Amino acid sequence: RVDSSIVYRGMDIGTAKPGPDVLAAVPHRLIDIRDPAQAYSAGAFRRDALAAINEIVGEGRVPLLVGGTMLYFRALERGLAPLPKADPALRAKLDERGAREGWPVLHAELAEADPDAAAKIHPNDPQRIQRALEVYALTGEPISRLQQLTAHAPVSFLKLAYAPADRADLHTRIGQRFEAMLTEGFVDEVRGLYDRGDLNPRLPSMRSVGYRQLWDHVAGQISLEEAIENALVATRRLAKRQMTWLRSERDLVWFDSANTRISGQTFDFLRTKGGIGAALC
RNA sequence: GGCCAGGUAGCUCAGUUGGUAGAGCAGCGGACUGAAAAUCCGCGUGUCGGUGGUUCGAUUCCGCCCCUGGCCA
Repeated sequence: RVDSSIVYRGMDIGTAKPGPDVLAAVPHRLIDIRDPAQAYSAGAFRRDALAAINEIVGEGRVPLLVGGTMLYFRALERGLAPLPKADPALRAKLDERGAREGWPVLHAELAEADPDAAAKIHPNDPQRIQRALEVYALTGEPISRLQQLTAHAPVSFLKLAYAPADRADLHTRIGQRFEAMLTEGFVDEVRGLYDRGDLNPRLPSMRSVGYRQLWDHVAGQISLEEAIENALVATRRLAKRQMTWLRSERDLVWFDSANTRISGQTFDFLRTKGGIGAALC
C-alpha cells in the first residue's frame, strides 16, 4: 500500500483500512507497521517499499502498488536525494523560533545560506523552511544542491489512475463514505486514541483527515456537527490535491467510476509485460 | 386578507446619497524531495426576486406581482 496513514496500528475506520477478510485473501504490505505515537516518512516508505517489491518479485509475483499518497509514489519512482532524516530536537528548536520570531525571519536566514531554496519556498511555508534549515544545519550543504543528486528508482511502473470523472459525484461519494465510517464507530476509535493520553494533535498520525477534526470534538473544542463538516471539507481538499498530483503525472491510464473492473485484465497485462503495477487512487 | 421586515455569489451577509457590486465560509486552480491524509500559494465564481415606470443611466427611487419570516385578523 502506498498510504501514509494506513501504516498506523489502531487507525482502522478513519483510514478505510482493508478488513481482516480482505487482508487474508489478498496479502498487503506496509499496513500496521507503526504506532500512532511514531512518525513515518517518504524515505522510510521508499526503503520499505523497495524491500517488499524485491521480495515479491523474487517469489515470481507481481507487486501491485495501491494508494493515494502521491509523494510516496514519486519518491519511489523518481528517487530521493541523499538527505538526512528528520531531527526531532532540531525541529522543536526551529518551531520555537518560528513561533517567537516569525517564519519570514527564518526564511531570510535561509536566503543567506541557500538562496536557491529560499527562492522556491514561500516565506509563509513553515514546514519547508524548517526542513531546508534542518538539512543545512545537519550537513552544511544547501538542500537545493543535494536535491540535484536525486537518483531514479530501479523500477518501472504501469500507472493507472482511478477517480470519478465528475467532481459532484466525487463529493457525494466522500459524504457517503464518511457517513459509513461514523456508523462503524469512527468517533469511538478517535476517543480511544485520545484516551491513551500519550498522543497529541501535532503528531503526523493525528493530523490525518478525520482524526484531526474528530480529535477537536473529543477534546471538547467543537460540536460533533462542526467536526463532521470540517472533516468533509478536509477530505474534499485532500481529494483535490490528489487530483492535482494525478494531472501532473505522465503515462497515466485513467479509469473512472463507471469502469471499475480492471483488475483481471490489468493483472494479465502486467504479467506479460513483466512490470510492476501501480494504481493511483 | 391587513401591517411590518426581508429577497444581492453555493451559504451567511455587507454595500451602492442613482454610474451594473465585496467580505467570510464553501468551491476552483497550482506548488510539492524523510511530517505529505502534511505544508503553502493563487483565483469572486453574480439576470443584485420578477415586471413596468421615472432617468442620459436603476441593483439602488416609485408602482404592481411573486416568494420567505413575524405580528394582527
